[in-house]
Amino acid sequence: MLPAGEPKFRRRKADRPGEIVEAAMQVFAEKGFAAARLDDIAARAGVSKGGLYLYFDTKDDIFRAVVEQAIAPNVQLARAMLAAHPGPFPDLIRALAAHVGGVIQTTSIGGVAKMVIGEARNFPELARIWHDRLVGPMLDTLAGVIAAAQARGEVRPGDPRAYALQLVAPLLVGVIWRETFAPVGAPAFDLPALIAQHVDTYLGGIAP
Amino acid sequence: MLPAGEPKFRRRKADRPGEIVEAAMQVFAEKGFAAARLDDIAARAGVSKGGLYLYFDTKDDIFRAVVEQAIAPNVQLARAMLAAHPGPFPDLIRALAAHVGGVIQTTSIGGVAKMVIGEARNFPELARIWHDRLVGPMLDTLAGVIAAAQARGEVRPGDPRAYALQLVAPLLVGVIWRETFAPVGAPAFDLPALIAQHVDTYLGGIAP
DNA sequence: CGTAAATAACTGACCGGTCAGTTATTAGGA
DNA sequence: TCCTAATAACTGACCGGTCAGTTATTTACG
Repeated sequence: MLPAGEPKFRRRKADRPGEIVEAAMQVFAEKGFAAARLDDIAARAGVSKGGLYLYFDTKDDIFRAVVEQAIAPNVQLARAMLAAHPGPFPDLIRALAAHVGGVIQTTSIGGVAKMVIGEARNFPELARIWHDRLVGPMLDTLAGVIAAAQARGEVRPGDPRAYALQLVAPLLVGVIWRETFAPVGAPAFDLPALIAQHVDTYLGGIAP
Repeated sequence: MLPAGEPKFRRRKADRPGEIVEAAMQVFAEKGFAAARLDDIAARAGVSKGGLYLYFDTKDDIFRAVVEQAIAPNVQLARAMLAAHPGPFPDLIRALAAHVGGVIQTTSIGGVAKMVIGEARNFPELARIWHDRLVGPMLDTLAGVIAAAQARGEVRPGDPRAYALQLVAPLLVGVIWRETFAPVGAPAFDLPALIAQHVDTYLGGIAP
């Protein structure tokens, strides 16, 4: 039983937090907060359970870090897109839909969203972070864009916040479907096709 | 220490299961499946924990009973409505929206739905039941109605299932919002107003 | 070497499920 | 009608397993 060449572990203080958060995001997205075991997270991150506590104080703390990491880049991107786009309203919506459609299909943000929805009641602070940092600003920005379009006569009268929610809802439900019902044998939706059709009818219905 | 007038408990074999399921529905809707303690359910049902096991074998079993009880009546109603309604497509959609809006606001079905979404990965059978008995048939029926309307030239071409999902999505997201973000201080949506506006734009967008 | 990073064995609280005993209720005999 | 025996609904203390968090110890590395 000689430990021979390979050392038992490496000291990599700088890289650990990121690796742990990445592993935790996967496990949380799979199991939800309560059912995620710290042993699982540690194993997937290539660390012992005790090692987690060198970088985070509690399980909640890890959850917070995951949400922050999952949130920040995407909020940034969508915000920038809405702010930068100059064209007429339909073009803006189509560009946004294309971007969001890509994000939805390439990241595990769907699983994280499902996790937030599912655990909101037991961990209200998580719902608060998710809302204050992601959903709230996004909806406000979108509502602002819609209100501006209304002022220019490009969109019919009505509550801009509600219009914003109407736009986003089918995407969210599509993701929920994929995460919830498709795994148990329900027929899947073709997300890009669904989005395309939705944008068409949405723009048709919202025009004056 | 005389036990005097009030007896310690009553024997009410007939009423217990219903009371337990009702209590369990509340606790599950509040906490989700995993976080719901049998002690809580028992206390709310006015029974001891052991008493639960006189009527149900496992926690899963109670969950199943709750889902069945929450599902059956509503599926029945919505199905009947779709089958019975003769009028033109827009009228049918408006009637359906009004009905569903009422159900959403008077029952705890929203909480149960959130629970199913949140726990689907850890308890796939629940997602299966929810889909096979409620969501699936509902979506199929709706898609059938839409396809029929397309055949009559009342609805523009496109995937009927996707159109059905587009119709339902804002309602679902509205409920999720109410259950998830409103409790942590997010501005609430006026559900009836949201539904009304959505039906208008939906019908406008889906017309040929 | 010294010390900080990392491990692995450990603790204690919690919770689903069990079961021996308790109590309300019913049935039957005087 | 009253009393007693039999029954089954119900209770609550308990057990075993799980898991978040702690700590004593080992190991890598400047």
